[in-house]
Order: sequence, then structure tokens, then C-alpha cells
Amino acid sequence: MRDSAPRAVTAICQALEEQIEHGLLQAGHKLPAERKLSDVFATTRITLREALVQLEARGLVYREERRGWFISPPRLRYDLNARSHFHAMVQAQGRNAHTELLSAQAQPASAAVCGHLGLAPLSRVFSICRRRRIDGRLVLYVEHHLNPAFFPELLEHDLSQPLTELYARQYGIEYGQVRFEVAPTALGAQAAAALKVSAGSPGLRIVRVNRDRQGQVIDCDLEYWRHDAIALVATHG
Amino acid sequence: MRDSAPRAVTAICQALEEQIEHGLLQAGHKLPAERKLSDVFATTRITLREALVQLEARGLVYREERRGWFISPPRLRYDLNARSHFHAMVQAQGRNAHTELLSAQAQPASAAVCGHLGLAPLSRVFSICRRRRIDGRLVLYVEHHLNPAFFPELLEHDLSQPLTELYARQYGIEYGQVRFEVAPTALGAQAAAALKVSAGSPGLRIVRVNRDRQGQVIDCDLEYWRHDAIALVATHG
DNA sequence: GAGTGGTCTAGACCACCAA
DNA sequence: TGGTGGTCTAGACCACTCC
Repeated sequence: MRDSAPRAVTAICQALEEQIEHGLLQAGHKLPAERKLSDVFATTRITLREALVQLEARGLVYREERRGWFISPPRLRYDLNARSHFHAMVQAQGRNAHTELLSAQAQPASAAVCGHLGLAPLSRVFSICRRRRIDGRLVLYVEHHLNPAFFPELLEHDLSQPLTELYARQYGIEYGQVRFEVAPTALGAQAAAALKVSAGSPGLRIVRVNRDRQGQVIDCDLEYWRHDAIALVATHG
Repeated sequence: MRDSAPRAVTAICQALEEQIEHGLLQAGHKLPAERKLSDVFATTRITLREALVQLEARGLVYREERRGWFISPPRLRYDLNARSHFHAMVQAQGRNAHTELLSAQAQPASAAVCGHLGLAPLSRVFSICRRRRIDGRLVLYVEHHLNPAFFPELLEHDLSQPLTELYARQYGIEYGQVRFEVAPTALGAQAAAALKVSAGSPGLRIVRVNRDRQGQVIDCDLEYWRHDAIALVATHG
């Protein structure tokens, strides 16, 4: 409980933290190479990396696979009450949003997805995978799984536009009730690769199950966020 | 992206995972010593520990400071819509809840707490620190900060009982609107010590700002959860 | 091609927990 | 008191990024 002689890791964390707080290192700025930093702090790479991993856990720095360590930008505020989509949310906070389509296909749904959508096992669904950036930084890997009953000929349409617009314009569907499930977990292989983070790094998993105005489940989203990229906000009562 | 020869860490993770899935290792069960495990997998402690840290990030195992590694129990479902308190929530899920009072005092509030409560800087508040267990496992460190205007002579009362009951019985106060802020982060020194986890391990921070039926802010809670102990659930619209 | 991060080895000492 | 986890050292090789 006592720190008579503070650990090396703690000392490194505090030093870097102070630099960040005083603005000497700014959001998005790249840190020096690990070997250089371990020289600066007169320690080994292993020890230095442990300090960086702790700062990563606290959300002060992040890494891009094989590219190095960077100073984290502020978290996006994700309001569960608001009915807005990613781009609107990001732009409302004065930041730049970008979405990239990774894949779109009809395929048999996983057991979990069948459960969320209330479909029979092995039902086919439309699955759309995308990744999203805020100010250029990869922050979100998301799989949309759509109940095909509501979306005939889905794959014929332009899927690079916001889905909510496609829903409204092509199918006359608008969101009603939304159910969220949120749990901190490690990013799986797919999400990690898409976000260019090392497999097993911490993330936040958000499952959205969306209903239309009549209360029917129309689709579900599996979102995998960099853990330090968002802060959820919700009001109840 | 390819795993021609899977990493040692990955192989260890998969082996342990399989044991857990097949029920050979059950919730709460303690794993063998790190040195023994590193022998079993013919690797070094460093490598073995990295595998354990990854499983920890995924919520499959957890550790208690200086006591070893254990298999994680299922997550508690924390329903943001429900108005129930910790004990009711835990018991409703067939598990055993326990609360321990760590401290209770009147003190100047931090800047963040003043902001949440809408008080002038350096206002005095009642601060109550507790830690909570599920089935004996430490999972939550929480600080309650109460606006003293609503709670005259608070410290005279029995603070080991559920606060909601105290509010209702002694002060005639019931919760109205609740606002949540949720962010994954590392556990701070205080929370880590209280939960007996190594400082800097991953956690989930939840801030609750509670209003009464008239819409006045009466208190706020700063909750620090073991990251693998809960899954949030919320419904909107 | 140089330099970087990702991964791994083979030890060591200390503080603390349990017996 | 013996064994454990927490911490740290001093290297190494490889795959990839970036120039």
C-alpha cells in the first residue's frame, strides 16, 4: 500500500503523464521509439512497455500495430438517449468522421445474432462490416446484421451511405426502441485486425438491437470500440 | 494477419480457454502457480504472464494481488433502466451480495464532484466509501458524495444499511432521474487497493448523478468496477 | 536497408501470503 | 519459512514500416 521507493513503472507513468498534461505532448503526437524512451528513463524495454501499457489502459496513450505509440485524443461522448448516427454524433462534437465499408454479403447468422434477431438457427441474414475513424484514427469496427425480411434486394443499393438514410429512403423504416448491451472485453482477431491494434488489446463491446416503430426487431449491430475512444452517457427516469 | 506458426501466447490462451470451456476449470477455481504453468507450457514466466493478462482482458480469468489467478465467474447484468440497488440486483440474479463500509466523513469535494452536484468550489460534502463483493469476490469500489443540504446529521445514522433505504426512511427522499457516464479506464490507486488488484489493471468507471422526484441533484456515485464483473444493459426509445 | 515494434529467453531479487 | 506473485535486467530474433 505504501510507496517508499516508487516503482520504476510508476515513475515513468508519472513523468509521461506530466508531459501530456502540460501540453508538451499533444493529441495524435507520436512518442519516441521504445528503445529511445527506455534510454531516457534508464530502464529496459520490457519495463518501459509495461508503463506504456498502463497508460494505454488509462486511455492516455494508444498504439497502432507496428507503428508506435501516440497521445490519445479526447473520448467521443456516445449518448445512448440520442437517436443520431455515428457521423452526426462525431460532427456535433466538432470532429471529423469517416466510414469504410469492409464487406457486405448474405450469410448464415451466428447463434448469437439469431438470438438477437429472433430468427431460427442458421437463418440467413445480410451482414455488413465496416470500420470507422474519428479525425483519421481507427476507433470502431462494427458488424451490422439485418433481418432480410425487412430489406429485399439490400445488396443492390449503395452501402457506403449511412444506413439510417438507406433505411428511411429505400425501405421507409425508422428506428423505434433500441436495446444496448455493453461490456469491456478484449478485441477479437477480426476487430483487432480491422482496427490495426494488437490482438487482445482492451476494447468495449456494444451490442445494439434495433426495433422499428412497430416494435419489430429489424437489425442488430455488434460494435467493437477502442476502449479509450468513447464515454457513454445515458439518462433514465 | 496470417498465423503460420501460432504465437506461444496464443497457444497458451487457447489451451487454457479450452480447459475452461470444458469445465475442467470452474468459476472461482485457482490456477496453478505461474512457475508451474510456465513449465507446463515450456515457456518463460514473462510469456506465460502475457497470456494470462490477455485472458484477463477478455474476462476469462482474474487475479487477486499476490494471491494468484482465478477463473472468472459470469458477469453481473447491470440494468440502467431498473431502479434497484446493488443487493437487490445481485440477489435477483441468484448470487450473494456483500457491502463493506470503508469510510464516511464530511470533507471538501473535488472539483469534479462539485461540478456533478452543482455546488460552489470547495463546498463540503458527505463522502462515503465502500467496497462490494459478489459471491465473496471484490468487484466494486464506490464513493458516494452527498449534497449536505439534503442530509442533515447524516453521519449520526447507520451507514452500513443500503443508502436508498436510509434516504427513504430518514429523509423521505426517493430517486427520480438518474444520469450515467460510463468509460473503460484503469483503476486508480485507491480503487485498486480497495479491490486488492494491482494498480493500473483495467476497470470500468461509472458516474451516477442522482436527482430526486423534483429534479434536484441530491448525490453522485463514483463507481469503479472490475472490468470483467459487469455487463451493462439499457433500453431507450 | 535501417529502424521499429512484436515476441521471446533465462535468469534475478524482493515483499508478501500461507503453512 | 518456503513458495508465490510483483518487478526488473540484459539481452535476442523476426516481421514489418518507412525512408
